[in-house]
Amino acid sequence: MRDRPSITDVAAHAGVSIKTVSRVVNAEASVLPATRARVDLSISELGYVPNSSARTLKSGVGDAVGVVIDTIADPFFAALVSVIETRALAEDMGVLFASTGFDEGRERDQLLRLAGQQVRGIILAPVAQDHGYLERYRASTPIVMVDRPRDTFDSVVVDDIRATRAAIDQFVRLGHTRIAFIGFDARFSTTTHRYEGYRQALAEHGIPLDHTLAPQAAAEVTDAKVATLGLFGLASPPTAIFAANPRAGIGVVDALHTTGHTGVAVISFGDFAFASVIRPAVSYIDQDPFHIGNAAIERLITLINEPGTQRKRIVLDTNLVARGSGEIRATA
Amino acid sequence: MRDRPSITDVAAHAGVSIKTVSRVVNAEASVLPATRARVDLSISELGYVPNSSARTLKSGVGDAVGVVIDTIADPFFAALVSVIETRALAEDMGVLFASTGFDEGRERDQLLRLAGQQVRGIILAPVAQDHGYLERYRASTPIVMVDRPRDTFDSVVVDDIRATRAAIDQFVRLGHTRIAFIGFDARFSTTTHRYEGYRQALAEHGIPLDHTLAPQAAAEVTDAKVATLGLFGLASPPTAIFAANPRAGIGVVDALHTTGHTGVAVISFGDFAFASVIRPAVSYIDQDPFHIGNAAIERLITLINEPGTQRKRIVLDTNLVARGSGEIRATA
DNA sequence: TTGAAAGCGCTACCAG
DNA sequence: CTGGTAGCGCTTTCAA
Repeated sequence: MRDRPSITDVAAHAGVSIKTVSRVVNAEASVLPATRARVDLSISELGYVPNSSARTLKSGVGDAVGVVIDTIADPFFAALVSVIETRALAEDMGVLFASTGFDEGRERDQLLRLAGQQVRGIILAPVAQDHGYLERYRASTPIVMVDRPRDTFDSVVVDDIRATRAAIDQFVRLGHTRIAFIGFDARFSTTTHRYEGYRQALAEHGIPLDHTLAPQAAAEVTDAKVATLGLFGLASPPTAIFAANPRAGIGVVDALHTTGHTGVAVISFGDFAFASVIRPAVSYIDQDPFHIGNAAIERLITLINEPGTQRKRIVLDTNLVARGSGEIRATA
Repeated sequence: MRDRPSITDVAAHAGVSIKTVSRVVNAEASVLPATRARVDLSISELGYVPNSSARTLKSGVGDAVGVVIDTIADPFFAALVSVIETRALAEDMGVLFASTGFDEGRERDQLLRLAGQQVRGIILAPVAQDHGYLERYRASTPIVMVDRPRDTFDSVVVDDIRATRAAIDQFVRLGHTRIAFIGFDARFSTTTHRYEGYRQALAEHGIPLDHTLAPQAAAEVTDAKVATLGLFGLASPPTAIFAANPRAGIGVVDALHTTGHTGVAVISFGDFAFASVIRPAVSYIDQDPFHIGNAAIERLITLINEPGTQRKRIVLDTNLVARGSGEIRATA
């Protein structure tokens, strides 16, 4: 016997044909209980594990789903991958994980590699706008976009504009007029949509847009911190800050605590570790990765099992979770 | 042409044999530049992507590494997977990700599934003590244990006992004698080792062990918080707390801030989000997941490329990072 | 430098 | 209920 036993070894050991072993392994009917028992015994004695490459090659369908995201170091995506894996496992599929690092070329390489690995489907947090090169594979490999929608694909997203408007509305209701927006990053439609929500809400309330309150390129922790610190050098600093993503939220709160400006109202888009511990606890827009991940993998499984299903954009609801920091009234 | 072009389609399109296409795809020498160019053109025109199943089946070696961890929702493991993926990609390998959920049965299923998927090697944060069932696969699929060592396998770990002793030593040097240990979990050798370091350090300094200061089963955020709160119901509460993992650290700090005991000294094993933002910032033992992940994937690649390499346990250094909370003197 | 043919382990098809 | 055989797409061996 070779390194790893093959179906042939098992068949020889059990004294049956390979086809019978195949039937047992795939739990097909029409195998005598006695035969089945004998085969099962041989399988466990030899430690046989089916060769997934051979199976995939022959059948044309793989046994894994691909998940392509910005970076797994982001807790949002970590949670997303976690639920996807759990659900995939229940369908007897593994997870091939790949990150884009926000790079379109790398995104492309990763997607094509996954296609070559015959994944059953792909969940993608897209970077590029256009994925025309995937057209050839879509028929056999359904794709669900998460976090950022793409028109010609199924997607699972939250309504960024609406959620942000609700947050800004709350600030205005509490008397704030100097409201900052931290975390803008032109590369992502999520933050541009959130900025659009910010803009709309201000316009609706007749508050003029002040560009000094919405610094660019502040989507990462350190940038957001620096940007926030900069706000307090302004002639009239903000009394409320909207953080457009959790990393920006961390930077904003860090800056406020470092400088003692803990009376400034804060709402963060997305929860982050410790947001509930700090005082005041940080209010946030609940963009639950478990919820999103679940919807995405369910959708993908549907597309796998029922090809040709009508394309769909799934928009999940968000709540504004009050924990203190977002409920601070304007003072002056 | 079928759904996806195969090497045969490319060969026909370019007017060469499949072997020549294979040579081009695998960047083998001895192909005329003109021939190579023609084949490359056909490949891009047809959108050919090599079928990884066929390649794996024929060659017997896969094109992915497996990573098996407790849960990707743990930021430590998320960072670990992140570096592993980056390095694997440089070797033209993908990452098959699987979680154990701390369950031995699931660990086993996942490992056998990965074996069936012909991964080139596996990085595993082990749950079970014994992995005898893997013996058959070890020859062809090297395995590197991370975080928790296993004697018969290569492993990459930190010296838990020594690192913890250093932390407790610092507490004693600052005058503390009532030192609590939060985050014990008998299931993991890491926390039992850390507890052992705690025990040793106290013994060395002649401080009697007080079991009420080391509550059991407090390795998760909420448990740790509850356990910490419980400490302040004691006749003589602790003046210093050692948190045995980052999640315990979050729970401890949450409890201290909730109750206003911010004068209690704290050192956490492992950094966590916001540990630097809270006041006082939390001192921690630097168990850098990037460092560990790097060492693990480098080791795995060595084992893949040079089978039969002598088994090795790699112990990484840790630093005690002073940020304030660990440097608080005993008051009474 | 290029090609023809065998065969990896498995499943699908068709017989018995 | 069970078995033989073809062939998935590719790499490997041997020839030309």
